[in-house]
Amino acid sequence: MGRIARVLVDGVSDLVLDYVVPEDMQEVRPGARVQIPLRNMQSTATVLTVFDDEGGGDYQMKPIHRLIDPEPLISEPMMELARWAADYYAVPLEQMIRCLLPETVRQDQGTPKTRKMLYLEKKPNQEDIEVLFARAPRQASILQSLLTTPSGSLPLQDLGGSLALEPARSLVRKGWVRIEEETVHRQPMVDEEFVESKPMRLNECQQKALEGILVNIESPERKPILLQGVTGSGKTEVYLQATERVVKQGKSVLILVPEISLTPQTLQRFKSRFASLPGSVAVLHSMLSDGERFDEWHAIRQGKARIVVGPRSAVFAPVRNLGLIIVDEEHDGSYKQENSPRYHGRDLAVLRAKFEHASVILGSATPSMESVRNVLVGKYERLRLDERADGKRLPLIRVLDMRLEGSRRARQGGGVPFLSERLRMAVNERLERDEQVIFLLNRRGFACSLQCPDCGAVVTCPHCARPLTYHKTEERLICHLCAYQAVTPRVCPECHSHNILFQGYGTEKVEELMKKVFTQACLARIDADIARRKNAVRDILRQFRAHKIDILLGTQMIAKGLDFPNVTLVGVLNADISLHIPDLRASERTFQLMTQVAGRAGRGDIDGEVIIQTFTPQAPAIQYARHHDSDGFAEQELELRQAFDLPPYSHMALLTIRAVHDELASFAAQSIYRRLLTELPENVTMTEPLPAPIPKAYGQYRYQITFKAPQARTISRHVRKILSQLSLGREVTAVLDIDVYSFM
DNA sequence: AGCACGCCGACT
DNA sequence: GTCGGCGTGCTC
Repeated sequence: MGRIARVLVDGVSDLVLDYVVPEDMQEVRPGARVQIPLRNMQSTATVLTVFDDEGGGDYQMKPIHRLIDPEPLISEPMMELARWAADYYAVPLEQMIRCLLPETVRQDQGTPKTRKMLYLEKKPNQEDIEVLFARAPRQASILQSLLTTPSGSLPLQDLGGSLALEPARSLVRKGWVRIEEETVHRQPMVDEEFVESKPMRLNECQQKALEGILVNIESPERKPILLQGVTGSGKTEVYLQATERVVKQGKSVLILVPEISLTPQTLQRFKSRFASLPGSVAVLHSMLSDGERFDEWHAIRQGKARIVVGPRSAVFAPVRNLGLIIVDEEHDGSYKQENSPRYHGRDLAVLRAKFEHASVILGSATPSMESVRNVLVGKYERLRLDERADGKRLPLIRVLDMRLEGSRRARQGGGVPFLSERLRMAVNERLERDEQVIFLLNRRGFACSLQCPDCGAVVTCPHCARPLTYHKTEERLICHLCAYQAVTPRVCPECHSHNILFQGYGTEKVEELMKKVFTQACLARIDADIARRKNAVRDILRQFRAHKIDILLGTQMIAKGLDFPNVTLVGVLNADISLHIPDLRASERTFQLMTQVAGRAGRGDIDGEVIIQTFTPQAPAIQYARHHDSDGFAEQELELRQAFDLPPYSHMALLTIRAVHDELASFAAQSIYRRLLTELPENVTMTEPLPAPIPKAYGQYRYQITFKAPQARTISRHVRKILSQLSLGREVTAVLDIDVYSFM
């Protein structure tokens, strides 16, 4: 009786196959890389599990050809983490393995990356193309594309990737084109500019916190630490000094940050502080090219980089000899991955620390309800930084009741609709003193739809049936869900009225109006649109720091972690929007956003001021934020959550069932629901299948079933079982989101 | 009927 | 990733 290895084959998505482990290769372990025969060729693969041959296999198993590296590429604790996450989040193990070993890493170290290039061999005339078009339209369009390029060559990728391969081969057979493999050159590392950062003297609070962390690092009993420090309390400095200690002990440190493009400062502070230490800082983020990612990954694995900074996916970085994990802004929603596997970076960080016997610090000014509860039940230890560093004071927060403002404006008739007289004056005052201002437009996206005033019609996306958003710069209507674009109509498509106009407002429109109000000031905008352009956010922030910009207007993006000493006023234009979305965390998110953005004010020598404009000044999220009272907010919010048995007092999961045809999606959702009714244990509750808040997206109709249970695993185990038993067919997709964060 | 095309599933 | 089976629709 022999041993069998179940492997994940490279390149092909989700191909899991079994191979015999040869007698002389018994050192094959999970996480190891192997070469295996596949059809008539050789391929590489990663071992998922190794088990005894029970016999009874109805096919002839081939043996593993070769063990690529005697040491598994994935360490045992990381395999353990992958197995845990696969079970908890109800995904196949191979999906987690794919997170641990990115595509670029799985390619053999020495092999340079190549791509297939198409070259025009023989120039076709228009008639040739037309003849071809009748028989093989795709071939014709490839030829057409090649004709329109000056060089007569194109990478196959640009012609539709693998979809274009077969038509291209046909063209080769006919002698029109030739295909050549070409080496892709690795992009050089971008030189980042460092903001200088010397070790700073810690104040009493910081010193105590650091000591608490050091005790934790030394002790065999390591509880995760919640480092709760008000905005501007110098958490980063504490991280830096803790990191320094751990690195000096010869261990490595992993620092997780929310969306890396938005926190360049944290990153730079780490880079500049440790530039001279042996074992440099590795940075992982989504903007890395394949080559850069490959280099960083191997530098980390080989222990050349002992400090690693990255977003949630960096929790899987192959860090050796891990001593400490830091999760900065642990409450941040970007730690939850919104596509499969839908893991939570913070939760996996806590788990990884446990498996690797490392310490873990979760830092935040506004901790998540989950973490606060973990402190209260004794699972986490809490360290506090209740004062700002250097004796700076927290900003004074004023709440402005916009209901009164509305009636005042009605009497006076006019003015900018989202700018109170009070805020306008406060801004002018600051500008006169040569200080800087941040405006928060608390709106996800920048909904500015096109509606006809005569018939009420709203121009919607044909794929998602949601209003399209007008983008002034492109002069186009764009769907924020599927990126569909349309030309802006001049007349109403329904009633042909010429009165069609723009409804609502977004950052773009606010920017335009603000520029008219504050003519003497230089105003810049940061939102998701701007962030799409590489380096745009960094450049704007750099200009803001250099005071070439006076007013920074942005969405929640600008609320996080920015440290600009000359910003003395923060204006929240409309605090209500995030408060009134139907989500269990709406209040928590609003509180966090208000507190975070308020924390941008008064970080220098001048006291800061914050003005929050709202139609619901009595809301707890706003009132507790006004008093900088995180504990008070948590207390009342947890009370509410407990009363309604909501997370963190229970676990919630969301099953989304999608299909191109509405009836099919609805039918599948109903059958899943009926099966679950009889199968689910009593302590799991679920909703009936309902159309999703966005009922149609990416051309698919969506239904949702929401679950609630004391343990998340109860949900994942049962739902996964039912889904594997019911054959839903290829047309239907069902996705389970455990510990769901976004219910859209 | 013959054939090229391109879709789709299998690969242990 | 690559191969081969097979349905489709055009051409002879």
